[in-house]
Amino acid sequence: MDSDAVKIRDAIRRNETIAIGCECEVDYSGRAEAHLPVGERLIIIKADKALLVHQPEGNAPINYMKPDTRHSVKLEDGKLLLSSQNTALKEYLDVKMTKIHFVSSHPLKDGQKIQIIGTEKDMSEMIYKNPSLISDDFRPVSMEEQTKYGFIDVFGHDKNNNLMIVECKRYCADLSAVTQLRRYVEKMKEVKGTDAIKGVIAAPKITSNAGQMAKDWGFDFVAVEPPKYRERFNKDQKTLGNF
Amino acid sequence: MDSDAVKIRDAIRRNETIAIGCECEVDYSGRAEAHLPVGERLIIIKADKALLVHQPEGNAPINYMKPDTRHSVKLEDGKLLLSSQNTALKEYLDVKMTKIHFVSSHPLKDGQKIQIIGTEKDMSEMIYKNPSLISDDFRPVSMEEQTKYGFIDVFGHDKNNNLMIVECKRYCADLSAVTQLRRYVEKMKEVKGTDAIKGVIAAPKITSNAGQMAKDWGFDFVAVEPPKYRERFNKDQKTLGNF
DNA sequence: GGGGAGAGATGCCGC
DNA sequence: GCGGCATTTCTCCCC
Repeated sequence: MDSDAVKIRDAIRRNETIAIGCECEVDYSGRAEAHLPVGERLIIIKADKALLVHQPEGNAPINYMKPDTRHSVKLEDGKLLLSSQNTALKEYLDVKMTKIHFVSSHPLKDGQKIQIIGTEKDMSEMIYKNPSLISDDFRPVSMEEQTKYGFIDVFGHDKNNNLMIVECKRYCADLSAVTQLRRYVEKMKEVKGTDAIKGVIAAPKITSNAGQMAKDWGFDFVAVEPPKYRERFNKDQKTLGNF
Repeated sequence: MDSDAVKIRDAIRRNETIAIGCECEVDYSGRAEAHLPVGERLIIIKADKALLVHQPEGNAPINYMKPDTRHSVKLEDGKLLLSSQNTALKEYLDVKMTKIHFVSSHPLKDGQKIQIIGTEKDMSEMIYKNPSLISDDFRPVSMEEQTKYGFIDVFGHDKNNNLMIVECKRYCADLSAVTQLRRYVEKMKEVKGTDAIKGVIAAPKITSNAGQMAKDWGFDFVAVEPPKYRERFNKDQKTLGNF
């Protein structure tokens, strides 16, 4: 464990990315206070000094520290104590390791950005280019527009020049989606001095309560799927591939 | 790389937790479509068959698969191809590794739950027990109550028997916090058939726009900090800082 | 840096 | 499983 301490300390100094398999106990103090009793976990320290504590199950880290945290390593009573401090954020985390299974590290470099298709923005774009997805007479004017009343996904009007505000959700629309739309519509009515403004929720589906609330407020719900360009894995649905 | 493939395959079969430092390229298809060009990353496969792809910088994983995913490993053109499929969720992910820096694994076990203090629920509890934090005449009746109008943090009345609904936020209250409160108050007014219902936002602070909206809707904002019982840890660190 | 909103959000709890 | 909602949310974008 002595040599592990040296190894970890050196790897931190060289800004390597480190993976430690160990038995440990974790204490956190910062935005909240947390204690995690002894168990076996994977500790990760990244090149940017972010720290993650992962249990052997589950998606999300159980404990973590943000980038630019200062880490120090020392031995105490035959245990390896990793002490992490982010004084700027007033966050502190201690990992007390009672057994170490492996310590691996390497100077990783990666400047690549991920490319994602099928976001809400892609959905807005699809609707903007194919307004009939909303209704036969929808005439879009702008999309993803930051107005002072809010961030409106797709904005336009119908053939009678009634304004239309479309709020997109890539998954099931919920109550907050409807209240969000309501906020835009209300503000717009106030600013334009008219009640002739139509609110539309565009999403694959909507929760029952949200659907009721939308109806109560005179909003339309239109079933729209988010676009997917690269269906190379799932070849069943090629209908949207035209976009 | 041949032995790496064997090592990874065996570790997966034995439900070990695996950390791989490598250069790779990643493709994902499922709820969206994503491509991540070649770069150096840390790949993690957990005991429950969750998969994480971490870049050397940043807090969150850049790609991932949920637990209960099926992973297969094979060699192709001198590259190690990790192919992950979650057919139940219709999600698919490919990692094409072009260099391998390290492969570590161990059968980790951990059944511990984290204990957290300072959540919104703790905040509700604190207010319930110390109603003067809201106002001198606040009389709480229930907390964390699931009503059909919504999930009300703290519910009660004042000395004049006007109903009061308190919505807590651990951080800065934003527009959606106010619309959430508004939804409860509106529904409650409708059900009780009275306008004598007071809405209160309890949070450390509130955004300027949310503050204005709260004022417009006749809601009060009360500055309340979430509770933290374990300040000992903080003090320890403070002491260390003197060195 | 604050504010607003999305996310392949995740995770928890209650019905 | 759906629904509602918090999260040590994180992240990005815009002002």
